[in-house]
Amino acid sequence: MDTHLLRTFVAVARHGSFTAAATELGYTQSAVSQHVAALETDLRTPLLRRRPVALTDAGARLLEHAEPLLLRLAAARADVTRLVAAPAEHLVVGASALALGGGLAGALAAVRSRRPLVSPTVRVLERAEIAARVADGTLDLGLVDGVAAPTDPLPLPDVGPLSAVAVTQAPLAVLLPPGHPLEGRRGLRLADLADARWIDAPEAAMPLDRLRAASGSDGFRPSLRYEGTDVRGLIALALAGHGLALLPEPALDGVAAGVPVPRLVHRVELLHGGLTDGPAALLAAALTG
Amino acid sequence: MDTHLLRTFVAVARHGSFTAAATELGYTQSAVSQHVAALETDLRTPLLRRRPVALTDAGARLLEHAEPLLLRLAAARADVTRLVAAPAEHLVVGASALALGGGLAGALAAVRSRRPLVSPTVRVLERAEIAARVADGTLDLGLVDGVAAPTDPLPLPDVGPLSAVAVTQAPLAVLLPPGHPLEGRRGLRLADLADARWIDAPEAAMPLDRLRAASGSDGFRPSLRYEGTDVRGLIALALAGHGLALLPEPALDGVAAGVPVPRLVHRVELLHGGLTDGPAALLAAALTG
DNA sequence: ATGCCTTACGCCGCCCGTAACCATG
DNA sequence: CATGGTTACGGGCGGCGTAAGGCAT
Repeated sequence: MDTHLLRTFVAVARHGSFTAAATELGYTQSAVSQHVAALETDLRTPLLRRRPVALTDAGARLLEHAEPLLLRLAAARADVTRLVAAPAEHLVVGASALALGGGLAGALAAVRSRRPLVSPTVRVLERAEIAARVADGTLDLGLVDGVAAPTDPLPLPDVGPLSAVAVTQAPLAVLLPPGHPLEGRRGLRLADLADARWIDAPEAAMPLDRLRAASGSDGFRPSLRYEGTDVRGLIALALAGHGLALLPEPALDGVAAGVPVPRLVHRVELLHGGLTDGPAALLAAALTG
Repeated sequence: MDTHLLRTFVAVARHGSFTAAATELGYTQSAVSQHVAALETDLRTPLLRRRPVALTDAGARLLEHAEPLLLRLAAARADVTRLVAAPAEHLVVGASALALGGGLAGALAAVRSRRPLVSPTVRVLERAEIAARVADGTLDLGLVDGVAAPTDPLPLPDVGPLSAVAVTQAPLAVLLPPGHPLEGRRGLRLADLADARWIDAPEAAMPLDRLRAASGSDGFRPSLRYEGTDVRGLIALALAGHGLALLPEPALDGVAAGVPVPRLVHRVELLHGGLTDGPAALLAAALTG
């Protein structure tokens, strides 16, 4: 079970094609075939069905292990490298869409006024990707948002030793279309809304599976899916009655009115893998005060 | 960063010697030297100081990543194998010393009366080792004990996806020498004993660092260390006044009297990595039934 | 008939062992 | 001077590519 074989296996599983995996990895199709065969011989079980290419049960199980393993391998390299290398003069920050605005704009000013000059990169990513990219060093810093109980930390995927520190915490609000029966209520318990129609907007609002986890209910069925990070588009859809959406209150400030949700907050955390001196540390200090 | 190189590096770090690592792995000293050199070139930093062999900072950091990585690699293999292979007709159970007695003896009877005949192996191990060995398939089942709040799960090292299920829960008691000022008290808060003299008996009693974690105090300094799993020996030392010890109440039944500790329990959990039919499932059912 | 994965086969390069070398206690 | 890690070098073998083979759509 060499890591090269695992890497190839993961690529094949992702692409559903030996050929595509080969081109991605810079191998020939033949080599990929041999890699998979080697793994299958080693584990004494077929991992993929061919034509069409699909995972067997064993393959699916292996994939569950292989992806985090490869991520951790990259994280290990990045961690050691960070420890040794001089702090980079560049700065790449990854953030989920709703984690922006938590003072990032202001904090970046502190970095940009620094000498020698750095021009930071801000990259908007899916929440799930951020921790992984901070761990493997693709990002210097990450800003993730999520819903949690007031002082609880966010639940983060386990991708190795990362430090997380709170940046902001804001109330959450449910966005209701005008004329909705619950309009004007002072507060709404999330569980009461489990059976309502929701917009599934995992990037632009709170993901529905997180609402299920936070409320302990298994409702929150999506009536429409919104793929994108633009909050204004989502607000338009919600106001047009396509479904409810849960947003941090500041995000709909001045645009629409929402009904606050008690006992839960929108939380933004800063993720990093050990700060040394350099632009990253500067930005982190500016963000966390 | 091939896994072979990491394995060699870990062996060298553990042994503090290239030669010893080589013999363990069945390599020549030269190969080991080349492995380490390859890693160091790859990461562009020295990992070990030679003569005497000791970890550099970067090496120590790498080791923190490498050991869990290799463990998870073994766990992945074991997991896939478990899924595919017919359930073994053998059964190896690992248990920490104080996790024995939680009905294991009785439950084993159910297994031994089964046809075809299996003769199970019970192996007493350190707590930390058990989860790792269940994950990598060395053990079919693990029984770990620890101290926790009444219904909380035990804190387990993260070695991949394992299932844990409670087996028993028992009160905890502090073992006091006769004539101790607190003798005869109805109940003792752990924090009040942080400054007492304790026996550090990580295998035969609750480890002191766990007491610190559970009580939030940083006391519990050891006055004597007891290496071994024999509880009677520990009890003798405690009664002779060498220090206090925290034990599950059943463990000192009939031998000595202890003062109960409220708000904490001794908990035993069964660890497994997905049960199929076979002796392991039988034993698990008998234990948790 | 045509993709697409598999198998056969040869070559290149990597990796390990032998052996000489060197540093340190 | 001895113990133990490093370096030099050669040989074996594993892994990759080329190309031919098979199989399902």
